[in-house]
Amino acid sequence: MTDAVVRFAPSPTGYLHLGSARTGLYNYIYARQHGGTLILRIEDTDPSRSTDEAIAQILSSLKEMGIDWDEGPGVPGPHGPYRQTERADIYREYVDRLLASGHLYPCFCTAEELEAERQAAQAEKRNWVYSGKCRRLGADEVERRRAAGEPRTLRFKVPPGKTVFDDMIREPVEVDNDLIGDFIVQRSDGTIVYNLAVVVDDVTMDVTHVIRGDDHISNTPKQILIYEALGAPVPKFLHMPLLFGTDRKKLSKRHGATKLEQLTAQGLLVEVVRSYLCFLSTEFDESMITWTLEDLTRDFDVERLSPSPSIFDPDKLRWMNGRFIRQMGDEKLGERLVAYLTRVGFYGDPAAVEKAAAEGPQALAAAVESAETAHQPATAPTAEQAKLTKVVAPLVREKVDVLADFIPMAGFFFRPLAFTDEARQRLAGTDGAAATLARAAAGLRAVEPWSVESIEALVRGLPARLELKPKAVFAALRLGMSGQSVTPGLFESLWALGRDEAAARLEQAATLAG
RNA sequence: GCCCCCAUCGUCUAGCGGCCUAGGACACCGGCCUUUCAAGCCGGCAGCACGGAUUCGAAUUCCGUUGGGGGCACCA
Repeated sequence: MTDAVVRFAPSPTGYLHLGSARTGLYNYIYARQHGGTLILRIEDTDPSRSTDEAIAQILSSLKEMGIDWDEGPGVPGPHGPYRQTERADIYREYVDRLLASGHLYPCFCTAEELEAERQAAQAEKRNWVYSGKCRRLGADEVERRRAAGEPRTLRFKVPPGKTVFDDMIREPVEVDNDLIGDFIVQRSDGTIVYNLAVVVDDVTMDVTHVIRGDDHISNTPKQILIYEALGAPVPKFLHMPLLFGTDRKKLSKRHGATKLEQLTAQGLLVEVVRSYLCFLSTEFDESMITWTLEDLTRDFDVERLSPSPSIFDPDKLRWMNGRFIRQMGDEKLGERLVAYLTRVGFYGDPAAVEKAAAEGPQALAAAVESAETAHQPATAPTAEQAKLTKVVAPLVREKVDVLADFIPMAGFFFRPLAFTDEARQRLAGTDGAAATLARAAAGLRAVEPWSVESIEALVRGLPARLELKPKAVFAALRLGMSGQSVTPGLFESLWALGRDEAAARLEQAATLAG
């Protein structure tokens, strides 16, 4: 099959929600896998809730994930335009067609009347469907009320019977048409209602496969009825499970992150988020963590998605990210760290960002987000900072899950030595700290060559010489070098600091300990 | 209230009538390794929502129930 046409149709009422991102991804994968076409359509029929800024944001999120489209904003094609607000003429034409074929009828019921009907149904604990009152209006009465200028909507005549449709990952769904009730397709102000707009769009865009969230399942019968009224072929449907938080509620801000940018601000890598989103609701093994977009389009089968809800598990994402980082090359990791640290403002004020990061990646991401919405430019690293980051990168690879973990772990490389009260106490409580620090500093000043190996030899010889336990020596040096008790490897860290800096720090700490 | 979807460890899942005293992964717990913290390796805890039915045999099929979710708009 080479003629699959799929579409991704976000509504630009805000940023791209992770759930939508996933829908976009699956559409992309499906299109690429089947040599088909991906159309990006903007569902902005509600202009009051849609903004150009939101559109721009959504496009940029998609691009960040590597998703591109064959037709849509910025990519003209035979099925344009791609914003619903620009398609009013097309809708009008189809409304006329349906009107002419007798599938639509005018309804003069007011919102108040309908509300009253609804209330009555509610009171009797009946399911409410529109009574079809106006469907039975005589032609002359319709003409009279129309001439009198009464506002009217257009309703779709739902035929009797059942509507059945298949789903690529679910059991077939069957709905009794009586339960649907004649629904409005055109508002009294002449604008078109969603269900009609989608179908007209999908029909005119030759869409063959509709991949969307399962919250659309209950709309589907209505839409199928419209396809049938239009005499258009019904596409295949795939309703994917919704993305939930750990409390089994739709993923929302309470769960921490709802958009890609928040995740990346925490130091998650886009490609890992992408894999996670894909493999959630499927079985995967570790080797798939590093799958590229190309791998996904070749080997990922959208149809093996499980239909049950997907719960977003931040722990698993972190773990995947850690695995990914561990297999990255030095250079790659260094580059990603530089880019990330730049974004979070680390190079402008390391100490401040370190402080923010101390509360965890989420808090840091929140700070980053507010800085970004305020359009504060990030400070680029100096050549020295960039170089240092790349030198330190390999030292932290085994110890970080997300890039943000770099900051509390290795921030000390980038600013003057500082001690918290706790660190001071710890240093004071370490046996022979002053002697260890002084001795090590002197040793470092003289050791040749300046290499990890010779530093290791020097340090390892210290416990015997000072008649101290190895643990005490290591603890004193670690603390003296960084002010922290958790750091990357000691020898490597001393080496990365450089001879003068390392020795100077230990000397400074020695006076403190003494 | 009505309609629809979903249902295996806390979470993501394997399983598609016998290979299941239900397998893997995250998380959690313990051990090993070790200069800290991790990583890595090894081990452990933990599940077929419930009740009927079909069958020689059911996690797997059918029917109920329960639970969770979604929808019932002149929202998308």
